Amino acid sequence: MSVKKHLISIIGPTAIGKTNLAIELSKKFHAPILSSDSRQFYKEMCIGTAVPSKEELSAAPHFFIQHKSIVDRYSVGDFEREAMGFLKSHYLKNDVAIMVGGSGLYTDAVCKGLDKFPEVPHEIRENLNESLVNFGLEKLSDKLKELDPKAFHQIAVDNPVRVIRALEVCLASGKPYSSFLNQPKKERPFLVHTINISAPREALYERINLRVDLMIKNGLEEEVRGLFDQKKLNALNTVGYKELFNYIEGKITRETAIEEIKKNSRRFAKRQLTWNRKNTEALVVNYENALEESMTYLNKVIPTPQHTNS
RNA sequence: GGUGCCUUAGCUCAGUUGGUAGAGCAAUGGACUGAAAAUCCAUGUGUCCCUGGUUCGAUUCCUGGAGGCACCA
Repeated sequence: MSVKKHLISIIGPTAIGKTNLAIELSKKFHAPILSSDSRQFYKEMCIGTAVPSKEELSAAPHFFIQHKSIVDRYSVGDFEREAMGFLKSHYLKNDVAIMVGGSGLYTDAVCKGLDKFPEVPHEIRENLNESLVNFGLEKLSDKLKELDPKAFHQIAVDNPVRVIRALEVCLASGKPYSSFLNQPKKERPFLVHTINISAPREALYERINLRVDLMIKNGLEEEVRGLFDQKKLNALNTVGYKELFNYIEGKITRETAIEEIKKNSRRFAKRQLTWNRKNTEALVVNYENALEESMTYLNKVIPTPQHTNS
């Protein structure tokens, strides 16, 4: 009989306390923590992405944190492959792992799997981005209508990123983008137990504001100044960085930049909430009582005695 | 205390020659398959400060009051 493997997936909006819960659960289950946070991958970004502190990192084994550089090209597909590789070897000797992160797409990539897409040479996307600037979105969506009418009707054609993605797959593969979707569902060799941390909107926004003030106090501006020359990189198109770039360029005041960071963090949190709301299988726990509520649930679904002490 | 101006959406304000109102920002809902902290879509009923009057009808005009601002004492 095969022993069941478990992945505890912690989700929730930014600043709600995911890192803390992950570390507590890591201690209980002696399980490693995988980050599924699309900005904490980058070693150059620390303060603005709220990576776990030195103390937090040493309190539990962390993976997929600051293992990439902002100059690397890193995609959800890469992450899915790497994370699955990690889990495969981890589960050889262990039963439980923890994943935590604010990027819903990245979390889902591991929990559910993405369809397999062909590799797209980077020049194709560069060319499409140039076309967008030179000829406008309408030209591109016309092209998509021609190459993949199905995708044209399915995706939001007023969203340049979605249109370009669909087009680049068409151009690279010679087949419609939509033909790669809805492949047979991937089997995962583990059970996923999702915990969704939740808080009243007001409390969440209060926490966001406090965190932003703390980041500023901890020297976010210096970190951003050090990255100014690389501000064109995708990884730096990030809340906390883009606003301070504008301040450094003299477009807005420092005070305005800080307000903008708070506002954009709120909007980001809202998008996360929208994404997470779709996950109806998740256990929703209150942010003030997250560990207790999680353990009550996890003790039922993860029956092994592996976590008896400490 | 006197005079003048102001009071309309969470905020800043516009407007209705009298027929119960609309912008910007904020906010809210949604989408999302290798850019995802990205990108994109949608959403505006609010005692028009209170009171009485004129009027078929007042947020709009008039009386009185309250609060704010400015100037004069």
